[in-house]
Amino acid sequence: MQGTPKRPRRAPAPAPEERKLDPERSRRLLLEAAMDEFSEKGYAGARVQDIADRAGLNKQLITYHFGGKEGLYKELGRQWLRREAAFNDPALPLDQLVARYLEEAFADPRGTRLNAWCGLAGAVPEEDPEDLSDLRRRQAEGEIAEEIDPAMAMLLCVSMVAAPATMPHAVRRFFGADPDSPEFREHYADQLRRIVRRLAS
Amino acid sequence: MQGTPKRPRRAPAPAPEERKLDPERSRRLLLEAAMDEFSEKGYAGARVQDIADRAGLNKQLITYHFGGKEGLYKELGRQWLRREAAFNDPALPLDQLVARYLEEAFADPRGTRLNAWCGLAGAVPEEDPEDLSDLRRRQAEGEIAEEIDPAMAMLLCVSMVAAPATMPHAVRRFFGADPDSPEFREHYADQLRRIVRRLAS
DNA sequence: CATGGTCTCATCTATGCGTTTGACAAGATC
DNA sequence: GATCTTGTCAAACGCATAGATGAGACCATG
Repeated sequence: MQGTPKRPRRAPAPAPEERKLDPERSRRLLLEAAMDEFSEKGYAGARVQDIADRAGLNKQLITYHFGGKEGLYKELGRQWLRREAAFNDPALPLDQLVARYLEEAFADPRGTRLNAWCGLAGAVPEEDPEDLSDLRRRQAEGEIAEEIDPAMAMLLCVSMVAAPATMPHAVRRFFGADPDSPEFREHYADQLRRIVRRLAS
Repeated sequence: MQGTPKRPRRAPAPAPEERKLDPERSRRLLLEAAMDEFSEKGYAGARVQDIADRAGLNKQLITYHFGGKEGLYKELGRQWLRREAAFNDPALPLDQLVARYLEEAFADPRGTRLNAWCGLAGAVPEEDPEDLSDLRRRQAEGEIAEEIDPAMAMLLCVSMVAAPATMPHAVRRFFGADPDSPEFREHYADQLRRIVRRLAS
């Protein structure tokens, strides 16, 4: 739909010295490239040819290593689940914890965006109900007001951390700033901390 | 094989009551169906055949009336812009205003979802920077704390109103409830009001 | 009954994914 | 060293599908 049907540029140079038979490296490159492509265009919009181009590899390798587009996608999902767990640091105040997640999302929004695509498409593998015990503890300790459902606090944090990556147009409209600019990021992080602090009693 | 003159079989007199030439009705049905399809699967995932099926019309009519898939999509966007403006009621307290938007989003999440698809795909037509003067007034009147950027308040409201429609998986994970159930909706509306009230000084 | 806007059917073209084929390179095995 | 196995590339093909097109039928109206 949007204008130029241009393909992503091929990965830099062939890097001749590194040019070996290295299935592990190929897998890695393909997963990286797939992350780029899928997070950018979603599953339906992604093109295996473009993924191969980004990786600088032959598209046939996608079939060879992952059994096709869908296999690659699912592998990404599996990887995401593996990495997602255990980032929470119970010792940190909630506002700082959220700020850290935000930093993460700014540094690499691909996971965030991929998740958003999945949610919209309704294609979420199946996840266990989130463990909210930590949030409940925080509530007991006064970081979250009694009147607020910890689930609501959680959703708020997740939504607001994701927003700059998933709703860049809204950011531009409301803030009149480039979502990628350092100034905006700093401002947003500061504001988000204030919001989170306001969840406290 | 030359020709049996091939008179297309006459339709077996189907439901003559509704059987008319009514371009306005066709347009309406197609736009309705397109809203369903696009909001459900996004632009790349949508299928013109499915739109036609939903509308109960011939898919060629999409080309005829709108010049194709993209034309239909853009028409939807135009319609959205037209309807979106002027829903704000300055007299209402902020929390109630947001609750009203939420009600709207619950009743028909298609606009919300369509917007989310657009944002992710980066295909946003072009929107003027939002008018935040009303929010600034609310800030001056104490509905929003001085330390909070009205743009941030706006983004929070929009995000949280949209969340149940755009992140149903997150809702299920965090709340352990069906995003479509009346119980959840009531609970969520209540919680959102509390959150918004906490933006006040 | 001639006309023009509306609609249908069959077809066309492009694209995307996957597969096949055939060649080659590097290790491993004998 | 000969041979086998695995990883990689390139080009081409098959095949389904999606979106668009063309020719003509239908219908209302003047």
